[in-house]
Order: sequence, then structure tokens, then C-alpha cells
Amino acid sequence: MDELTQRQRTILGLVVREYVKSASPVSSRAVVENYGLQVSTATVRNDLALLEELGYLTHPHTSAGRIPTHKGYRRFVERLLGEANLPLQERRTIAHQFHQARRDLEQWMPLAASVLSRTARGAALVTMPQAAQSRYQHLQLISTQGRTVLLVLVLHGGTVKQQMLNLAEPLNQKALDEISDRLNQLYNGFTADEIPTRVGELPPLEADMARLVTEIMRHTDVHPTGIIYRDGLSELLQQPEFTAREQVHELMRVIEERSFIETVLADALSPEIGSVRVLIGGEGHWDELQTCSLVLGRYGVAGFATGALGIVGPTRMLYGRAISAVRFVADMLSDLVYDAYAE
Amino acid sequence: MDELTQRQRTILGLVVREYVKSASPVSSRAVVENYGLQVSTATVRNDLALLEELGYLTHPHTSAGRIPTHKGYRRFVERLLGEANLPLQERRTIAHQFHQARRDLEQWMPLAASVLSRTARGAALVTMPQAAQSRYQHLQLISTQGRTVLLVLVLHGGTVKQQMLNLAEPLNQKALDEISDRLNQLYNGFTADEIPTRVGELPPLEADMARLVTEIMRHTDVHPTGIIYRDGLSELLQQPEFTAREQVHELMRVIEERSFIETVLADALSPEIGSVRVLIGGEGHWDELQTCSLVLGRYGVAGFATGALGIVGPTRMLYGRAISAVRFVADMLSDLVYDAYAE
DNA sequence: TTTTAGCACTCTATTGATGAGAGTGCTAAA
DNA sequence: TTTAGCACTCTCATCAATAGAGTGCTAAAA
Repeated sequence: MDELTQRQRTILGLVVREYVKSASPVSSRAVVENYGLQVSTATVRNDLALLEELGYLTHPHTSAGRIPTHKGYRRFVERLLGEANLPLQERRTIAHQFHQARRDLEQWMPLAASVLSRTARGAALVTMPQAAQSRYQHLQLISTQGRTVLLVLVLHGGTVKQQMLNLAEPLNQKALDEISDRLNQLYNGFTADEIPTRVGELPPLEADMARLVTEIMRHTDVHPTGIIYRDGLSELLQQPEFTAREQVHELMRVIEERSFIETVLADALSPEIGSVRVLIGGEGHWDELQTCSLVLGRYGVAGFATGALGIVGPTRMLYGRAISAVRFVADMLSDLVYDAYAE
Repeated sequence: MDELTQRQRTILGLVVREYVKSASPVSSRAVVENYGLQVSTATVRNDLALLEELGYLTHPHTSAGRIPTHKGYRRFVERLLGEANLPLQERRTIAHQFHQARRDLEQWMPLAASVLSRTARGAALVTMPQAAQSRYQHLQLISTQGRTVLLVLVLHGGTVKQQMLNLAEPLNQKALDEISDRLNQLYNGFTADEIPTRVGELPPLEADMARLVTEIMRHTDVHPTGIIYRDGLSELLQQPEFTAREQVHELMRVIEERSFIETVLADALSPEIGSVRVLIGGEGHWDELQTCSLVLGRYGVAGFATGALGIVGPTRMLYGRAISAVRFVADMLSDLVYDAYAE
């Protein structure tokens, strides 16, 4: 990290803050006037020139103010990561909302997404909690017409899987219940790997069903398929950086394309619950993210079930709020998951 | 309906088609040249003037070509509603994709949304199938820590409800299973209204649970809470009409805001399965939809469970493809729902 | 009666020129 | 090390001029 005087650090911070607020290049005068610095604009100009030389700021053109580079944001964010916190009042409101919604599991994710997007003024993404390895909880078989059966498999952590299947010959509901009862007794709490060992001892139909169940569980382990909750796109698209067609397209790609989100999460998301990562302008890896920043976090109960949450915004983002919002909402969700599922 | 000569009808159609394609006002010359009409531009101009007088077309300014009014689109669409159909090849591809996904219920909705948006080049919305009145299918109670219990309620039609509850005093899993077994035997297939009559005969804990279940079911009946699947936003935002900030904001509001979608669906969606409705430019009721059109359909099994699906696009939309795509995908989904759930 | 050619007229979109204003970079003095 | 002063650069809004697209109307032709 380069040596900077106290004043230079302050100025860098002010430029970032001011640019985030105004979305237009920050002049030396703006720095002095809006923040009451006790030096002249010429002095500030000297420091700005130095900060530019060190790569923290740029110029759109000679006679324009300065805007932060990715490196500038990075330095700014690094300092925030430790300390940022939402105001108490705001934390209370959010906590209250989660308390209200605590019984209804279906509300959790939409609520989290909505809180995140409103607090940080960006688009929010929240995934369902997902076990690292799925565990059998309960199976139910529902007879519909003819030989078609609907299979409902509940996994530890609350994931519910539904599948259709066709039997070789029709079975009534009672027979189906017997099958599921037996499997339920045998396999409660088992992972996919633990099930097959006993299949041999079962009657053929049950063995088939057990195989199907392990198949579904394996598939789930490899393809985390949970829905992704999104919110706050409209607000994000209001931002001036998304005037250009191209920018919008790239942004929407990030937000809409499932596989892309998954790659980014896999790559950039910290495995530890509670810690927050910031990805600024794609950070060299993703060209599509040039103009975007992501603030990503993980929630859940370690070793049991975890999910991801994050905020997408322009690089010119309210990092302080975003970081603290992600952290706080992650805590809220972790508590809920712990209360609901952990044993 | 006003009297129009054959040629005038043709010209109206050509103007709509050309404007949908080019997104800029259509001149008399464009009509003649691009579509090989056997008359002069002057003749076409006369007809255009008449069509304008009748309210089917307008002028952005005196020396510009014509663009369709809402009334013009409406007339154009009215004719399409009966006849529009996707090419066989395309229908085959789509049918194949649904066939591939038929076993995995979680894929249905995302697939439908993705197919719709790609086929009609707009944003797609698909809701989960929802019973008009929810019917009890299966209850499961899962003991977690202490007195906290996770309740999983499966309803007819495949809706799964999860809730947390706190008991007055802890119960082990076995006791919970007994409760759920009893309720499952008693209430299979019941609606919320049919349950309370028998509650008096039950032990207090089961009675409590029964009350909670009916509460959940009632709530579900009033607040259809199913997730809404969305796809194709990025494509939609590429359209030239969404350059203006304001337009984008209104569009996103339509797509993102749940309550808004619900009002529109409730108001504009036909109750009959398989029929398609087109809402052009808000049709006077919704100012927010000035620049948008919706093509809406319903799928499912009547009297059992139905869902909605639709395409959002600019008024300058590929109506033919949209209408036929909605119809076709609705059919696909209806078949799937029928196979999976109907008795 | 319908269609067409011709032409005047209107409006837009583009271009280039101009000038004000914002902001920097540099130099020399404090 | 800081500051005042000033020349220089670049943007942005405005304006005028022009080319071009397209209509509407009229009078002739079919």
C-alpha cells in the first residue's frame, strides 16, 4: 500500500463520497467547498494529481474533475470493511421486520431481498439456503391418475423436491404410503452416499424408489437449484451509468443469467458465514462487470445449510451501506435458519 | 367496426408490421416498396390519411410517416387472435423441451418463462399453479430444537407451505408424527371450510394444529403467494422505446411489483383456460402501461389448479408470435399439471 | 369515381461555428 | 509546503444553415 499523507487519504475519501453522490467528476473546488477543507484548491489539485499518478483517480478529459478508479474504490472499501455499520434505528426497523416474518418461511427470502435493495439502493440477490450435502428428511408419494405418482421429498434444511414418475403398474395410495413409511423409517438423516448400502435388503419397488431418491439427492448436491430472489432492479436502472444500451445489457445479464451468477458466487464468495466480500468492477476477471460492483455475503449455519446474498450496483455505489446491510441481513437470516432447522 | 376496403385493411396491417420491425414511422413509400403493393404512393397516402381519420394511425409530426395507435394495434390483434400459430418446427422444439422437463416439477415454470421470452422477444411472467380453493393433502411436523417445530403442509395441486411454530412444551418426533398421522387421516382432501366442524372431537394439541392448518389454508386462498417466474428482461430493455428513464421505470414497476401484477392479472386475465387476452397500452385503465402491451393466458386444470402466464413487451410487439406462444405454452403447462396432479 | 403525377410545404436531423464556463496544470511568490 | 494567478483545454449549449424525408393538395388521367 502506497504512502499517503493524512490529507491525501481524506481527499481520496472525499472524492469517492462526492462522486458516489453526484455521479459527475469531482473538482478541486468541490472538495474544498463541500467538505470545508482548510486548504486552497491549488493544494488539493496537487494532491489530486498525486493520487492520479498513484492510480487511485482518473480524468475523463484534461479539463474535468477526478473520478475514482477501481483501485481507488478498492482502497476506500478496504477501510470500510472493518467498521461500517447501519444506524441503530435502521437496524431496529429491519430486525423488527424479520421478527414479524419469522414464522412464515416463504417470506424470508423476499423480505431479505427487499430490505437489501432498499437499504443499499441497488439490486439485491438472495439464494435459498442449501445444504452442502443434502440429507433425507421425509418422503411422500401421492397417487394421481393411473400409474403416475407424484413424489415429494423433503430434505434437511427445508428444501422440498417434487418429481413425477410412472410406475410399471398402478398402486393405490395405501400401498404407496407403506413404501414411503418404510423408507422414512430407514433413511431419516441419511446422505445420498449412505443410502445405497442397504438397498439390497428391500423389496424391489422400494429399492427402486430408494435409488430414485438418492439420484435426486445427488443431483441436488451437484446442481444447487434453489430459486434466486431478486429485488430493486428498477431502482438500479435509474442510475445514470445505465443510460447506455450496452451497460444495461451487461447489467441484466449479470442479474438475470443464472449460470453467470453461480460462477461469480462460486469464485468470489467467501466460504465463511458472516464475512463480506466486495468485488469492484469485475476486478479483472469479469469483463461484463466493468461498471458494476458486487457486495456479497453468506448466511446460514455452517456445516448444515448456507445461502448467499448480495447487492449489485454501479461501481459508484454506497459501499458503506451496502456492506453493512449485507452483513446485518446475513445475520438475521442466519438466526432464522438456525432457529428453524438446526438441531 | 368501421368500413374499410380490402386494400385499406392490408395497408393497416403492413404499417403495423413494418413499424413493429423498424420502430420508426412508416412512410407511404416504405409500404409500397417493402411489400410490393401494386398502387402508387399517392394512393397509399390517401388511404393512410383515411386510416388516420378513423383513429387507427397517427403522425408524430406533419412530415413524418405513420405509426399505429392503440386502436390500430387492437384491430390488428383482433384478427390475429383467432388464427395465429407458431410454425410447426418451433412447436416441435418447444414440445420437446417440455417433454424433457416433464418429470422435474421445479423446471416447469422457469422453462415456460424462458421459452416464452425467447419466442416472443419480450419479458415473460409465469405464476405457479394455484388451486381456487386449497385442499389438504399432507401434513408433516418436524421437531428441531427445543419447542420449535417446523410445519410442512402439502396442498392438492402441489403447493407446499412451510411454517415455524413454538409449542407450549417440547414434544419428541414420535409424538409429532402421531399428531400429523391423525390429521392426515381425517382431513385428506378437505378445504379450509370443511375442517373446523370436527375440531371439537380432537385432543387439544391436535385441535390447535388443525386450527393453524386451516388458518394457513385460508391465508393461501386469499393471498396467492406463489413465486412469479420472470425471464427475458434484458432483451426487453434493448428495445428502443425503453431509452427514456421514465419508460424504463414504469416498465420495471410493472414487472417487479408484485401487487401491481396481481391487480392487472385479476382485472385483465380471462378466467377460461386456453384463451388469450391482449392488453394494449393499458387500454385506458393503467397509465403505467402506456407504452407496454401484455399478452396474458391461463393454464392448468379448471376447478382444480390454474396459473397465469404472460408476455410483457412494448406496444410495438410481435403480437402474432406472442399470442401463439402464450397459447402454446399454456397448453404444454396444462398438460403437465393434468398429468401430475389431476385425479 | 378512383388513381396518379407533380409540386409546394413542413418538420427533422445533422453539421459546423461560436462562446461561455468549468477545471486543470504550471509557475513564481509567500 | 502552500498559495495565488493565469494560460490553456475541453465540454456543452446555442444558433443558423442545409439537406432530406414525407406529407397534403390539386389537377389530370384512367
